[in-house]
Amino acid sequence: MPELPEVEITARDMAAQINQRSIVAIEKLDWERMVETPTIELFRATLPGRQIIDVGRRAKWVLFTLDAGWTMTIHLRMSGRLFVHPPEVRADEHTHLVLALDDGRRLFFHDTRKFGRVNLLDADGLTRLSQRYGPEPLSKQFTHAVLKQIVQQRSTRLKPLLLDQACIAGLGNIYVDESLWESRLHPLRTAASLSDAEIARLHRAIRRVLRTALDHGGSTLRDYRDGYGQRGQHQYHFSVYQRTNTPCPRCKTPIVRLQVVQRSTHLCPQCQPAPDDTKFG
DNA sequence: CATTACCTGCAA
DNA sequence: TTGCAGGTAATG
Repeated sequence: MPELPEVEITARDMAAQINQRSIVAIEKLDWERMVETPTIELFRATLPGRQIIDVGRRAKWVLFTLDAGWTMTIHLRMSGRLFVHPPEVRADEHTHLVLALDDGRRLFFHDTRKFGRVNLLDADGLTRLSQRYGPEPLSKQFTHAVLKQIVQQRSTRLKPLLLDQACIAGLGNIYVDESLWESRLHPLRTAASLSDAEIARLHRAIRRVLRTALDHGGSTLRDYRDGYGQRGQHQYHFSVYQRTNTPCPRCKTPIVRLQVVQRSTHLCPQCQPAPDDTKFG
């Protein structure tokens, strides 16, 4: 489910609801595999009593800045959702972590597919986490020059490069396809083959696509909900994603679907010409 | 680079 | 019943 826009909205919604609250207890934790670090014992022992100073995002991680130098990080993976509920709301069978707060409300981590992950990191751990990822595409550090550097370093094709969180943080299957359509670049183009003008187009497209998705509250295909349980609306504004056979918004050519690095990929064969070394459309 | 694994639910 | 899904890590 969630890529950068959805994770960003989730983090903002959490900040708006639980900043300055304290965690009084772990009320439910019935899928211990979700806790990556530290040990489950240390996780259970450290979390109660911690105050939530702020909630933010890095790459696709929601970061809960706690007191005493700790940061709780949650990755929603495919189906994770975070909610804050009043005391009377019961956790269902897909809610695998419930944190009781000092005002009686509870933080719910709901995750049907159980791919989600939680960590409790010290300052060092947080630094190491952040270093695993490339620049934030919506930050002012993500300039044309930075993208040029990234693109020219790699010999891979565009789609796998853009999906690689170590190159650029936060893009996933939806927003890669949308960004490539927006910039009129074929996903199988070799990264190093891009001209300056094409890099500029890609740079602007990535930022525009992510900003627009944020403005629409993210995309809900099936599972995504914001921190208040609401669906996103950006799925109604896709240009190519899951729009196979519908007309390209630019040129009316039917959108084509193919497989790139094992991921379903959507593009306009007219606007996004295939590179010479490909036999795909 | 491709394949498999991790999970559940849903649509074809 | 099969295949597919927004993510990622671990294998050949």
